[in-house]
Amino acid sequence: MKTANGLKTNTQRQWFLYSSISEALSSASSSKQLSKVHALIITSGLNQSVFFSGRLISKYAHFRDPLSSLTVFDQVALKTNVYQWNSIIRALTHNGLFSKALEYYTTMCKMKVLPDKYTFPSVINACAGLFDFEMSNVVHERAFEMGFESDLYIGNALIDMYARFGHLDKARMVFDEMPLRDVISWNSLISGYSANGHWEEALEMYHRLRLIGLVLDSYTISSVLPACGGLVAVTEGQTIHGLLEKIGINADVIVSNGLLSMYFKFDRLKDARRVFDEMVVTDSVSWNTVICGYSQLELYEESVKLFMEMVDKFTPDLLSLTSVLRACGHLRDLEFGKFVHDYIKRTGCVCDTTANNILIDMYAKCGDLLASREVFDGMKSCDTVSWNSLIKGYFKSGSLDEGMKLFKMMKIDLKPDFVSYVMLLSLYTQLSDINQGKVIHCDITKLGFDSDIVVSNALIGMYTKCGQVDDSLKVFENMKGRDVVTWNTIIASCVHLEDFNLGLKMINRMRMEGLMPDVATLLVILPMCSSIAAKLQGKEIHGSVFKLGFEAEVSIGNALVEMYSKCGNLKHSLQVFENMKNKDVVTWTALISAYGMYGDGKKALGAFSEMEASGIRPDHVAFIAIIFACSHSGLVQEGLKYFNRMKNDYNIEPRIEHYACVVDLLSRSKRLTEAEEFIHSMPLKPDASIWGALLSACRASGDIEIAERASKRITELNSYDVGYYVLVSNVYAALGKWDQVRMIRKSIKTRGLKKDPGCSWMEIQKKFYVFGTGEKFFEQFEEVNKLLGILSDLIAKEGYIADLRYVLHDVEDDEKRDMLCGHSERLAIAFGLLNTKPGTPLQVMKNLRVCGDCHTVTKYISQITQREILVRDANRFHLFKDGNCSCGDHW
DNA sequence: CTAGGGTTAG
Repeated sequence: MKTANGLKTNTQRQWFLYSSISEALSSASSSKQLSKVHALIITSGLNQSVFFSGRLISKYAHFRDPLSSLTVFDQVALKTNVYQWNSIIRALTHNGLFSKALEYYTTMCKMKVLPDKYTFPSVINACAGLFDFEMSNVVHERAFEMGFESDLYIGNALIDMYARFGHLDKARMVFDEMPLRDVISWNSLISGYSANGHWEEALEMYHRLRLIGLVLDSYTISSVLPACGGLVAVTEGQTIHGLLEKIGINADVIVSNGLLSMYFKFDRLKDARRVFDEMVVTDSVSWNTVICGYSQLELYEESVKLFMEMVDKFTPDLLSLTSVLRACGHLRDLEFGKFVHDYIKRTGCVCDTTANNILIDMYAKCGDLLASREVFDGMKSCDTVSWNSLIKGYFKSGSLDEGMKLFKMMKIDLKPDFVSYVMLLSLYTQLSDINQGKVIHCDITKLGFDSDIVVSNALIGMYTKCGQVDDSLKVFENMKGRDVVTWNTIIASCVHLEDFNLGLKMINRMRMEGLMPDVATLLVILPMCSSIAAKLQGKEIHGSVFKLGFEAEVSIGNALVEMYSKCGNLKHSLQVFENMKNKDVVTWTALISAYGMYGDGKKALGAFSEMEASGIRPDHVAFIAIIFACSHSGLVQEGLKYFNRMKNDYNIEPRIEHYACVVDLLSRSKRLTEAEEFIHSMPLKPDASIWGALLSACRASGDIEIAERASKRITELNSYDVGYYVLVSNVYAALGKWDQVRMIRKSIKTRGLKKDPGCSWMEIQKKFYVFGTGEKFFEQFEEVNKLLGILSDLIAKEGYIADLRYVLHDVEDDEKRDMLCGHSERLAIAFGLLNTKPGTPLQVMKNLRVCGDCHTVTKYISQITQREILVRDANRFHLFKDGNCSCGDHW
């Protein structure tokens, strides 16, 4: 400029000024620099220039300074130029000031400035941002009237707007009618479908786009990845992942974030982790996605660890904070949860409804309901999730009344949703409250929530738990769609009903409907095999565990250990145990129980010590198992030692089950007086299980006085468990007190209870044979009866005398002898002897305890037939061999 | 491109 002065004409000088200002405008890289240029424009008297003011407005908008944009616009006197209007409307829209943008558009129209094709995209964006349907219609019509219906940019904006409104049909219509489309048109539609959960359509459009051969960009990919995730389209997702390398957009943060999210939706931790580790640049979204993903996979500790790592690099935002809060809830880490909450408050971060809901849930899960309530009460607007979370918290902490009170309050504020009802059903399931459950079922039907799968699943579960399996089946059959949980629940119902045939049928139906069993399915089926000792089915399921890839699941391993041991195959059980890489307290408990059932108390004790040495803390179930094992091996001192250890070493308060185990331990070893003293010294009120344990032992040892006292106590307790009445009745029968027997039978009837009929069963060459007590209608009945007669004579010669106390009916002694011969386990054993080759070991299962007389008889039979006979009764295994039993008479 | 409450199993 120095040298130019004087040499140039005015016009030349003017041109020079224009071009240098123009250049300065272009190169300004901040709002501050821009305001300097702005000042220069004003001093040069060029602020009315249409050319500069428009560019200033846009440039200010670019630097997120819409106020300066407005200042420039307001200083422009000449407001008839559409370029100025377009600039300001675009500037406002760009900065999210949508209503202001629409205001300016309206003013523009009032001032009779005719919009052009550049006006509409911004105005449409503003309508989209405001969700202003009315205005959107007006604007769309106007653009159409002005003949812009085939404009690419307007079309793209319209697609985007309708997609945001969720009006995918309209978006699709605009798209279909466009004569010319670019990749943005496709992206807008695909992302619209994706964002609204129309995943199939999103993928379909993506495929069409691929066919056309238009070049994709990172936006296309980040729109289609959620669709793959949503559909769990693993192969598709991997193909797209592979494609990224080829088209060279694999380094894009947004794309990588999409991949991360997708792999987490596939539950593919390894793939997600690989994407994350290979990312050169990460942003807070990447970290949030990973933290959240770990949380969803229930890897909460990892999730918190990642959060800690993230904090070094990025300031955590609301999403990171809530993700880690969620983990705190699951980890029951109240302290850290509080710390994060404090951090949120300290940094002035404003929680939205979702974040507050997570806080409510976190505090509720940690049992701090006061804090939950405080968050709830401080919320400006609550939704159903807020209410549900709080109510669930009260239910879980046992404050049922408070929870119900809140539920009633909730109904005044807003409508409970299906989750609220699922929660109520779950509550009544736990309480086994069929009456309240039925009331809720009525409400559910009225409100139409019964069409929801989850609700139906909860209903099935509720009816099953309350023993109304018929109603479970009714709900089940009426369902239109069923998911894995439905099948798991209904199979569990069959197990509950002990209708194993129906259970197996259901498993087949599940297969027919094409549903793959999940871990929970196997966790339902395996115990079913355990309880009926279905060795072969159990083995088959063990095979499918590998096929389904569940072999690393600890819970599956635990169920297998139990299955093999309960099916009489201790060897396989131990094998599974040894092969398990990860063992938890349940695994060890299964092993201890297995040894206990086989009467190997020493090995059970060894296993318990090994468990402790491996650093696993026994829980109350482990103590039940070890005391049970001691009891069944006559290890009284050891049993008592462990009973004391649970409180002293592990601070576990003994429950009624533990006291029952100790009573069993003492009385099984004929220390009845001690057992009775123990009952009187216990801090809990003895229930039927306690007196029952004492009474069963009295029956075996014949202590009349204690038996009568225990019987009286049980009768007083008015238990609804039929087993105890039967026990009492059996004791009176053994004593010959038939009047009492009749009285007990009557009270069983008046209570509407039904006696569990005794039965035994065995598997011979893949077929199950079931024998009821005194049953006469089975094949080979004559032969079985004849064999039992021969055996009776043979064992009598060996010194056997029938123990008639085990006959529960008031009949003549001869008839009593016959009745003993009709005991189901004897029928099964005789049947087994007849139908297997000499020397073959027999295995018999029985649903109740083996009676004393059968126990003696089986010992004799094992000797004279030279057979190993393995009998599983309700409690344990008895291995009869050469006239002895493995239980050492501690049964 | 990232977030919340619910059902089965133990």
